[in-house]
Amino acid sequence: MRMTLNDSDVFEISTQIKDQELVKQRRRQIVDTAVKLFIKHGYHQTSTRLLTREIGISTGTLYEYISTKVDVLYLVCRAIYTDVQESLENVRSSSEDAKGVLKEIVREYFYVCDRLSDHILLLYQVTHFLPKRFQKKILDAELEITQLFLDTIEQLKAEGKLDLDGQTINFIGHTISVLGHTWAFRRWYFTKYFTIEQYIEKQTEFILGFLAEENIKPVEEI
Amino acid sequence: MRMTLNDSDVFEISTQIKDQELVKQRRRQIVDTAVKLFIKHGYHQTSTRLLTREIGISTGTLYEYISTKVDVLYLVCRAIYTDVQESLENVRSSSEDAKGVLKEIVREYFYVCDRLSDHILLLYQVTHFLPKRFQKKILDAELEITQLFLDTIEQLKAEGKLDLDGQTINFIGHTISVLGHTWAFRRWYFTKYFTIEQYIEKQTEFILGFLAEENIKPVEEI
Amino acid sequence: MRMTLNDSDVFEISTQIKDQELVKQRRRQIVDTAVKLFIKHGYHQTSTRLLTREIGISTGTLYEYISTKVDVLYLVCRAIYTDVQESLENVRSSSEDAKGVLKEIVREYFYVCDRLSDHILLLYQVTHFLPKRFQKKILDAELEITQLFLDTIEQLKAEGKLDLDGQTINFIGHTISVLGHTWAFRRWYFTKYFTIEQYIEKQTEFILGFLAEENIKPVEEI
Amino acid sequence: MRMTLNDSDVFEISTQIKDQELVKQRRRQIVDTAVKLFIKHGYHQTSTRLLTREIGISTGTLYEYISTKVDVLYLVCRAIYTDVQESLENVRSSSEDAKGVLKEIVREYFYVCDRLSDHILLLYQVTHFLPKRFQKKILDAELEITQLFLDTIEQLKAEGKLDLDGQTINFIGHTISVLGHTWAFRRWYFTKYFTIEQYIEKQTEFILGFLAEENIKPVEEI
DNA sequence: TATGAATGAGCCTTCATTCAT
DNA sequence: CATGAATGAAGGCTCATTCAT
Repeated sequence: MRMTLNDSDVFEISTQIKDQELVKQRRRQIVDTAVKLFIKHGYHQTSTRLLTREIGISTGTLYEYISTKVDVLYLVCRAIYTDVQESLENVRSSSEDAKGVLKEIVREYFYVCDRLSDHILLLYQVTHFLPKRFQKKILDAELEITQLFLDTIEQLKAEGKLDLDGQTINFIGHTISVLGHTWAFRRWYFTKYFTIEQYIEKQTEFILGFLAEENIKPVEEI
Repeated sequence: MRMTLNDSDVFEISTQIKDQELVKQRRRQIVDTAVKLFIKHGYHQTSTRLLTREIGISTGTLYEYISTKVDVLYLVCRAIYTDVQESLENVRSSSEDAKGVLKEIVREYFYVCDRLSDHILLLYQVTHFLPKRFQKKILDAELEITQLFLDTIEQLKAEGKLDLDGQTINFIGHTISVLGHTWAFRRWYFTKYFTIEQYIEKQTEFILGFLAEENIKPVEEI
Repeated sequence: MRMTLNDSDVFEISTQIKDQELVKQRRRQIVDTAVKLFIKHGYHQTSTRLLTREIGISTGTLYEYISTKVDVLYLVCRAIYTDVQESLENVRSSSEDAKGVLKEIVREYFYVCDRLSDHILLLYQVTHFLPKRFQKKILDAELEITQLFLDTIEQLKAEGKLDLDGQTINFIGHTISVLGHTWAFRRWYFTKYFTIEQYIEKQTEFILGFLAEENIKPVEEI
Repeated sequence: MRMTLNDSDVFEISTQIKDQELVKQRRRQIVDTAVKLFIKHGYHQTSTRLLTREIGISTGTLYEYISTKVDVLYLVCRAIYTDVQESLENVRSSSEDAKGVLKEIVREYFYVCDRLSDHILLLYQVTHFLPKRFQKKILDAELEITQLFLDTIEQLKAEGKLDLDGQTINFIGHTISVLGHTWAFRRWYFTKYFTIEQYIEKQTEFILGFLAEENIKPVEEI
């Protein structure tokens, strides 16, 4: 799978190489292979030797584009979030009805979580290996995703279709986030009873039901 | 924190020591220290040297009670699940009203998830380091917990207070499980807006609301 | 196989135990098991734990009867030589004809080498693990066996039936010794073409032929 | 002593290093030092640390050229046999008379056994530490040497100068092999009475005497 | 830029031996 | 006499990282 690298990554990890285009290309190679291997063997079990062999570059070359093995891990984690974010960005404008937007964005999010199940599990396994500085960046990315849900709900509220306090909005936003991951966590079980579409259906009911219940008055409108 | 070891562990991991009581006591020492260190540094970053030094035993002694470092990891994971299970076992009989039981068990579960937040995160990080044989055991423990929720909901159904299909019951059971973990995942965020009690309140509304909505007729009864 | 321990061993290896009969009995247990295990796994691969477990005694008990693992090795090596020697001692007097004695003793020696093939290979593998002091003892035992051949040949000479110089007698004595071991070394090959009896036949021809050739005059007498 | 490595070794033991010439050179260093240390201290008593220190390389470097400590042992054993074989190969064509060839080859063989006395003793001590796969290779090498003697004797037979059955030819071939080792086994004793030349003389008589005796008719020709 | 040989700290584990009971 | 839990030095091996070419 080809991961996306956004430009900011290029500046966060230092390199000796001048040619920025080359840096991007090489790092994409590195990340694509690393994602595959980290998912398969785990971060610690993937030696730099295995990584470089699989990429088809020499040890020296690897270290021209990163300066530490955790840099690779950061690049990987970052790329996963970027993938999720990019998928969601396209969605936002496609509907005009706020409720529709929420449904669509949730739907798309759950689809991404399905497509990137292994990647999400990886994130839960490895994020804590990152140095604090990187962990923070990753957290920010996670928050940005949650923020999409929050923004959408806020908009519903602004449109007068919902009347939830900020606390509850935050609650629901984060819960949606993790409910996406839940499919990844329980894939082995859920797939026995649900298709991803059915799961999305159920979870959407779940979430919208809550919004409706919480928000007594405008319940019919939803 | 003093972890609980159930007897079955004594038989799953072989030991050279004959005195079973001693085995239990030593393994508790090992697990208690290991939990602490694994949470703090991670599994791979915790060397057996550090572990034994912290426990206050020699390397040789450690290996009298286990035969591989992953044995310690298994013992740790197992102990965490045992702790969760024990907390929940007490709850089950304390209420007669099925809905009340569900609320209570969910409440207790969420409390445990709060108390064992770090432990739950640890589980997500390390379970995949275990050999398949142990992973299966751990999965079983996870399923047993989910089963508690399923059983309670089934009982509600048996009492005619709910009318959900098996698919949905499974869905809700697993979702509750992960919703408990969600507090651990988002602690850093949630604690800014919620106490654990408030979180429990919200999630209970969320869950019960869904049950009510799904189950059109007997909605009033709930 | 029950190995023989001669009394001198009791004094060469010190022990805290007073009851000499017990010492002998225990050491026989130890040696019998050790021989078996050393042959099967080698000396270094046989841990004291495996040894004691197999004997059915505790670690502590083992160390009451020896003071170092090499003591066991010495006991084992010594016992093997004692076995060979005892087998040969019976033979010596059974014939009156010197040539017949030589043939008989060689025959018996080759039989022992067959019976103790694995033990002889073991000797070649482990003797050098012994401390110098013990190595010397073992060498002496080896020499004692060779001496039996030398003595017999010397007697043939004394009887005027052979006329060999001391150098040659020594040569032939040592050669006979190793020719016995040769069966152990090449068992895997020889057994495809020979029974042990046929091998003995051939080697006896070989040896006697040499004696005859060397010793021109009395050739007919032999 | 500089041991010879034949090319086939390069392929039997895997390495991370790409430069084949370097592999050969380094492995020669490793083997030369290992032979010395294994003879002096034994295989198990020679730690990889001691080995690398003595070679003058780091632990890591050692493991770039082999993948297990037994690989070193195999390389050592193999090199010893290669040395013996190379010495014998030069001899074969140097004489036209079959009997002369046999004498020469035996002579050369005994010389090699003298030169490599310690190495031969080492072989008897350590071969059984090798994994089965390697043991087989080593056995093959041993057989190839024995085969040289067999071939030569067969040729004598083909030339009508001897009339021995295959069983006997095999017997004599293997016996010659071990008779070479015998000098190594009994060096400590033989050197008191013989020079290596005298030993060769005696053993040659011994062997040729047997051939003559066995092979009644053409006895005069030999 | 790219290569790949070299490094060595550090890891997990074993095992002969001791000693309190 | 016998037991067996405890010890800790030492061993084989890995792997992220460096640097000369």
